[in-house]
Amino acid sequence: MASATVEDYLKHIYLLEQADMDNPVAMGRLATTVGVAPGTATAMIKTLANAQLVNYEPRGGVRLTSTGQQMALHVVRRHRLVELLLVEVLSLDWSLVHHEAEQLEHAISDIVLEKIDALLGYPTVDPHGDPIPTAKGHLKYVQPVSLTDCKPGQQGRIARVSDQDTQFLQFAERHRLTPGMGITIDAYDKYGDAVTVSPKHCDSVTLGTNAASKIFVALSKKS
Amino acid sequence: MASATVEDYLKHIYLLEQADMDNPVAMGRLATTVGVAPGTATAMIKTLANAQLVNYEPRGGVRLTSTGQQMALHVVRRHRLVELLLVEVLSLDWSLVHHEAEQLEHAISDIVLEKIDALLGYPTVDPHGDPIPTAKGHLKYVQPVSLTDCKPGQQGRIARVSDQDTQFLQFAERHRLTPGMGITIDAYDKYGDAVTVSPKHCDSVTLGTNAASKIFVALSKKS
DNA sequence: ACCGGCATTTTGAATAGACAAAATACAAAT
DNA sequence: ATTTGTATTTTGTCTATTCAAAATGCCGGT
Repeated sequence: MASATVEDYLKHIYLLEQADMDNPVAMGRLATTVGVAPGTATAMIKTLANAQLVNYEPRGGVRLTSTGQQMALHVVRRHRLVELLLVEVLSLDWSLVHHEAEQLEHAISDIVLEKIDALLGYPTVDPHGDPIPTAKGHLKYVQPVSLTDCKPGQQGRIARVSDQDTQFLQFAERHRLTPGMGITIDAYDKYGDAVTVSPKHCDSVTLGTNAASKIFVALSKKS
Repeated sequence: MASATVEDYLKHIYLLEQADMDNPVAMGRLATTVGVAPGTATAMIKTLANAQLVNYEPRGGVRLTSTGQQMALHVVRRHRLVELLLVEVLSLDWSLVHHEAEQLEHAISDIVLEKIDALLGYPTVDPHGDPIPTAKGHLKYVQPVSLTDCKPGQQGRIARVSDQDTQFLQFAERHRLTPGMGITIDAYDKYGDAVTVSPKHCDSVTLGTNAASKIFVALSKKS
């Protein structure tokens, strides 16, 4: 019943809330991520507030209500399952799936969604390592550690690559920095603003902290 | 660039033209199949005519231009490939896929579409036996014979089940009247308005001519 | 206490698509 | 030739979504 537009707003509010420690989302930020003029966002937020999907204090930002969050999670679930389907079943390139899923996420019925879930074996993370909400809207929330928080010598597996820019993802892929890959942190040069890592059996790469902050790893126990 | 709405109109005009021997499509008919009020259809047709997608004579009905047909075929291709994907890969029930594909057909990019085509092995017909246009918009057009045009004793394979109503398709499935199935025409009672057929290895069924006219068969050479 | 700058909200207007109901045209029947 | 009935087109309105630009509110520095 919610239009694709409404679904989009909800999804982006959800993602922005997540990315900013559950703080209310500022209008400007929302407007640019949704891709509309600021006034448009304000208008839409008012109607969402009327529908009890968000809480809105003028000039104070937006927060999803629990109904709103439920709906947002449902969209996120569709998005991430579709991404995985595209990669695993249709062998679409990792760096392209986000864009494709943006459209498809609004066109998948529950029946089809559950079929996809089953086909993929009830996966818990999408191709970028982001967690997939369950049908009931539950989400195993494990925030892995960003590369910028690692110490030289530590080892782990890449858990998440948190950017949807095709160029960046292609870069990551080229250097084997994809979810699941085991890596070692070779060096972290705080003043040089750079981190050097070696993916298992591959050449090492040096990343600026900007890029490094988008890559999250699950560290191995020791060292 | 064409909205989902425009795509829908084009698709329906195409299908109606086909179903009525390339005669121009009447407004009323179009309006009801698209599911809008008559005036709405008229308005839309005017804008389509402006965009050179249809030829329109007031009170004379609509015809697709070749550009319009090209676009319509592209939508039909997406629709039918998606249907097949849903059945073959996601094991969705035959009787449900049409409805699901109605949404998805507008959300599939060319890249994804070609991946689907490849995954399915470049199929030529969808789960209902309808032909799938090629990427270039070509269509192998074989009109098989309707059950109502068969004579008792003839044999063949079901080529097409030409109705999208879930109830009807479930009925067809229950009696094994699905594309590919070999059948024998047992009896055709013109005055009783009924055809009796036996699917291979299954119980025979008697259909009213109304239902029978929706089922098409490819007859075997000899009688 | 005041001012400037920036984020936000308002305002006014546009577009796509839809409906209901009134007006009109045509074909068929008288 | 006139009537009648049905299909079609017009007309006036509505909703959802968007934009640009003007107005407003607020926060930090003086």
